[in-house]
Amino acid sequence: MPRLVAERADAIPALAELFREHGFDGTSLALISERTGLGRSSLYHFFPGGKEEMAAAVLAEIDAWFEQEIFGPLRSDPDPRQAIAEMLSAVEAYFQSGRRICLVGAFALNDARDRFAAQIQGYFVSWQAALADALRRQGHTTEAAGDLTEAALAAIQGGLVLARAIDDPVAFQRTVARVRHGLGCDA
Amino acid sequence: MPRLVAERADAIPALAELFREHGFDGTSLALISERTGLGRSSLYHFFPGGKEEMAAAVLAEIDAWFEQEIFGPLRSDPDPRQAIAEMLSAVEAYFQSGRRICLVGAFALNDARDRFAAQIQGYFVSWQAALADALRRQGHTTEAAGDLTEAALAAIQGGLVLARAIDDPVAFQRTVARVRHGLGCDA
DNA sequence: GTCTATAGATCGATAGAC
DNA sequence: GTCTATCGATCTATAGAC
Repeated sequence: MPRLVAERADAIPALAELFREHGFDGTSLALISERTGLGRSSLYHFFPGGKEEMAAAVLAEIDAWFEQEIFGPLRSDPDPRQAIAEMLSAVEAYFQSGRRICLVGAFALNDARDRFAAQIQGYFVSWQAALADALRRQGHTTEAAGDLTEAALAAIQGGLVLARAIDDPVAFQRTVARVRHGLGCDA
Repeated sequence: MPRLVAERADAIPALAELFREHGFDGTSLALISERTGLGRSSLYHFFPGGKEEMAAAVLAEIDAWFEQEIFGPLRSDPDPRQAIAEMLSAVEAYFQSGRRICLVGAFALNDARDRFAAQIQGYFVSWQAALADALRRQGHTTEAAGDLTEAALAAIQGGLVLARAIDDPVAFQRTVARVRHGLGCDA
């Protein structure tokens, strides 16, 4: 049986969870070493750029996941309405029905934003463009599609903030349901 | 001319801005000392509990401001619709049209949440209760008021995240406009 | 590649002079 | 009340043995 973390990619999920729990500044190498089971030297072997490279790798992994599972289908699915419905299901599952925060959104609010500005902006711009594209193909005007998109993304992010703040994941689930309704996917 | 920071309360705005910019973990005492012009000893004289007491004082100050300017009017204004309209104007001004983040929301996403859970939850619960109350007095059912309230708070928080993420404060302004429309205050 | 040990800087917090 | 000096702990990152 291979050991828990055999290569760089195996460490990413653990790193992601750590950054989610403690933020960038709050995640120390001691904590990382403990959680991954990797010594400092191994960590610096996999991530020569240190903690900053670890966080960048996590953001890249998140972006790749959303691109594969959400952005891509939104842009290319012949049935845009179904792609949007699946987006919302995937989002609800990804954020564990409100018990898990959005790392990109959390980074956007801290000074981590300055460090990872390009990746944070890229994530939201991609999501925005993909969803607006699907809405246009569904029949909305460019203007309406942009408006609905912005409202949906803000609601999702805000729903996560709210759920976490009042310690009630159901607030996020209700928020997703409202978005589903607002995008016309609950009929 | 008195010096910049003569008493405890004078330090709060500077502290608030620091925590907003760098988060709880990212705000070091060196930074605080530099920005407030207070030596370490003075800081510990005003805040014996150290950094944690500073952040708690900032959160209390924020809560007091919202209670005074927003929650109170929402609960007691004889014209609930006007109170809601004024809430949105005050919110837009407070968050500097999207250039300033919500410290409470940012804390909710980090591990600062565990430290300040009660204050964070209190802030959102008060806002929620006050806005729902105004909406009920405006004629909505309890259920509808709760739903509209949750949607509004999530949109505001998400609008701040989005504006910061894509570096476009106008996204927040559009979000507030949508909330204003959703709450029926733009007629 | 992975370990232990530790460098060098910075952390939050405190002591004591004034 | 505010200063300087400094504590012990912890931080990120590196060195060197294996």
